[in-house]
Amino acid sequence: MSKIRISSHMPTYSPSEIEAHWQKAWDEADVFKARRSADKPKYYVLEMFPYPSGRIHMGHVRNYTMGDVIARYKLATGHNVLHPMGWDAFGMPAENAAMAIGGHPKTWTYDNIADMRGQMKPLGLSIDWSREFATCDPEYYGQQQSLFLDFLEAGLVYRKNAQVNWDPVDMTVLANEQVIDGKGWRSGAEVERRELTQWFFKISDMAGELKSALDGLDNWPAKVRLMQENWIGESRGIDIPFVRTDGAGTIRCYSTRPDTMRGASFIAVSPDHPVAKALEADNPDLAAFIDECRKMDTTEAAMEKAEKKGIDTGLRVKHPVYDGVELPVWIGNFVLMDYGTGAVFGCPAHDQRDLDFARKYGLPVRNAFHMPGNPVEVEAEVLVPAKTETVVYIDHFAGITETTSQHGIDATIDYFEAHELGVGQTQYRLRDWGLSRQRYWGCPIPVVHCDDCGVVSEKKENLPVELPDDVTFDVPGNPLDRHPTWRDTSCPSCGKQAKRETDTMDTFVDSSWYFARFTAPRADTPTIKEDAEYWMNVDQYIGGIEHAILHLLYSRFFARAMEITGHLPKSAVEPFDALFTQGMVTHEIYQTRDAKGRPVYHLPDDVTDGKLSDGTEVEIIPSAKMSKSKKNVVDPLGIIASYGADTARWFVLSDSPPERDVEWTASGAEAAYKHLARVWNICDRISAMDTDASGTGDDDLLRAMHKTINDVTLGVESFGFNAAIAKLYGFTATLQKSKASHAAQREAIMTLAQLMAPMTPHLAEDIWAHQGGEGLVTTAPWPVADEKMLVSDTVTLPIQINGKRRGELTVAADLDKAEVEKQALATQAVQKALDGGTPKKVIVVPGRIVNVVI
RNA sequence: GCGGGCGUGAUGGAAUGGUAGACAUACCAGACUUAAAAUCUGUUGGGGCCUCGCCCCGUGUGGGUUCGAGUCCCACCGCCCGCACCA
Repeated sequence: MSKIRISSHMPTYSPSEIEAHWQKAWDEADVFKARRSADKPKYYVLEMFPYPSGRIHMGHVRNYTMGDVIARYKLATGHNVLHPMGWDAFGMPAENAAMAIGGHPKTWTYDNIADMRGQMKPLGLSIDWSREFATCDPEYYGQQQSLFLDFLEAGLVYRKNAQVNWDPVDMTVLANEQVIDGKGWRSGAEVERRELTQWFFKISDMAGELKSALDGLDNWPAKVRLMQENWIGESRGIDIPFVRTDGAGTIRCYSTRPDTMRGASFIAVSPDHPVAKALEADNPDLAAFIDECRKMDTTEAAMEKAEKKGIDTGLRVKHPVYDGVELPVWIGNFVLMDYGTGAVFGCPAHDQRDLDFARKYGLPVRNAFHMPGNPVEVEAEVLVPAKTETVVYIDHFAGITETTSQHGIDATIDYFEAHELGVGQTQYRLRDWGLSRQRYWGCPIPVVHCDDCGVVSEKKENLPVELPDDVTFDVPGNPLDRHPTWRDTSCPSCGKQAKRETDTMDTFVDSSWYFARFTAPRADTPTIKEDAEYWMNVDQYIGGIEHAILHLLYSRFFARAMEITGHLPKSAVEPFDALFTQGMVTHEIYQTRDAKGRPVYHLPDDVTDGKLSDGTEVEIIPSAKMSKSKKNVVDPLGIIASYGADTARWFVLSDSPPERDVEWTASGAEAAYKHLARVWNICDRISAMDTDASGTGDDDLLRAMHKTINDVTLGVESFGFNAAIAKLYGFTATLQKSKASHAAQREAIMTLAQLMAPMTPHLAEDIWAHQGGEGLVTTAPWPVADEKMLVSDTVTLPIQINGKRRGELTVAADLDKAEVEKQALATQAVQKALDGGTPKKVIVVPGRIVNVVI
């Protein structure tokens, strides 16, 4: 191997040698092994674990580097750090690969894990690899099955019939997100609605708790808390039974706007409502309509476009407060059976959907209120003012007149409850979590179906219920369903022939408790009390905003369910103390067009100065998330090979705030490399100095150093990595130009190495070793800024005249305000501006600024 | 439609209500070199007087609060994200 030498006496910064060497040193010293001990506080830092696609990408590099900075910083500040890594290894891609290229999902997955581990290790992450696991390890999913059985016993899981999206070609249930324009995302087949018996987690029981507990998550982004709040969707309303005129009981309607009761002109029930189902048998018109509704696409996009349709059932109900008023009962295709009571009352004057419906079917429109001073009846446009706005109620039964809608609602609920006309109720949008998937590559649901005993839990001593290896994917559907021997078993209760449940669990289940498993990854129970109590909660969780709702909500549910079943302490029901959502890594897109004008994309490696190697100019499309289809990807392995892991780590942290997207640029990466080489060269220069060498400016250098310690520490603690790096650039420039003594410069470079160590650990170790540092920089205590070195004897205050900077004044730092004012007024700039007059006011902010108002 | 966020040089971005543009990129100039690369040094928001230091303007637009606003408040414009037949 030939090396380019910059000059005869100066060796080159060679990351490939340095990085391999120090990774080996860390391994040998076993410095990242998480240990429990009483003498130190613990710190658990976790990045969302990856799906083993087989290749790491820059997004991984950024995510894990951020976590690594925190982990290494906490290690240096005297914590027992838990920083684990694992694999979210079940899921469709493995089955799809098996179908497309043959082979077995298991082989594909474990090969990918081995590849990705191999790609990740060169990053030099401070991970305790002894705790690694994959969710497809039987040891893991067996414990998950054990949890499932405990949840079942505690009433946290149940089975029910549910409408699902069924792909007739792939023969599986699809999640709503997997249905695109009414077709299966993979097969392209028309998706059918089917009623299947499915397993559900009772997450809706905890809706109120999951919502109210969001208030305590102070260290979560407000945005994520808000998204969860909206998803849970709490609304306060009332359940009103409408009495049928035919004497056959009541129809209960849920409403959040009971104050608009005066405007009620019809009630509408869902096609799946018991009332509709009862009428269906004797009324062919209704039956036809209901049938049409059932065929309707259930996807959200289709629902949005669908026309609002209805049919009059002929039934009538009494208005609960206005005697003699009767309302017709319609079936409406827009009424959802599983929200509220499956029935609503329509108030066309104050609801757009109801107005559309009323206009279409000639139903009356009546105002319940109007705006103050503007008593106009609703015609073409609905009247829906904000609940905080004051409106004038017309003929309101509770006697209210001019007030806000919010007060109108509250007063109406009180009135209804007092007169026993209805019951105030809090309703949630959150539905139970359907976890059954008709797939092979997932965690088997550990129950058995017995003709005599029904659904029977598998015995815990028989866990794990392992996936059989001898399966094929040459025909669509779930191979477990047609497996000759795996499926047939004996009933754990009566011993008779029975069949295993062939559905597997949604992969979101796997990721809903892995963080708890990391505290005791080899235990033969899901968790171990002492370990969970010691390590939980995750002190800092880091991941993408795309998991803001489902993964985090499911994990919060699981933590509560695990607490109920005795697997987690009470203190861990909110498992993530702090959450950080990092931005994406983006890159420009390079595009040309083929003969037919279709876009052709080019890899960044193939483009130099906006041209391809043959000289063709490319069109540059602004930065977007790295994606294989647009070819705007940079392979981390390539970057590590040419510049080293430290450069990749330094760059992804330096250019943008961590919560925002960072644009990968070749020039930026090169600049990062050059800077690291510069630091290395400074170290080399200092090493070459005479150890007795004296110099000038020691105090200035050391003051700058302590300032940098302070700034970088604050930066790392507040996720201000980019700002911390800017300070490190500044200090490096100061050190480079310094003429200070060898002792001062050595102290400066060693401190610089320590401050850089969380970001560029290999380079930092190398400098530390060159300067004769004791042990590893990784385990050396974090430097502490000397307060005395942070304050200088004099300060330079800007002088403003009427808020505009007009000069400056250098004074002793401890000079009192009156004297500062006196000196400021004496400056030339102020004297000139005053022109012999006197100032109206002088504001002196000590250590900050002087403002003279004229 | 509802909810939230953002808007600063050519670019990515700094700035507890207190000197706007830190740091980096890019560009330009200089040193070194036969030359280039690398390295090092320096300039760069706009305009004006050009007396070489000072003056005016400048953080999407318009208003407000304040001694002082990129930062706080109101309205508008633009972009981004989440949710949405939710009664």
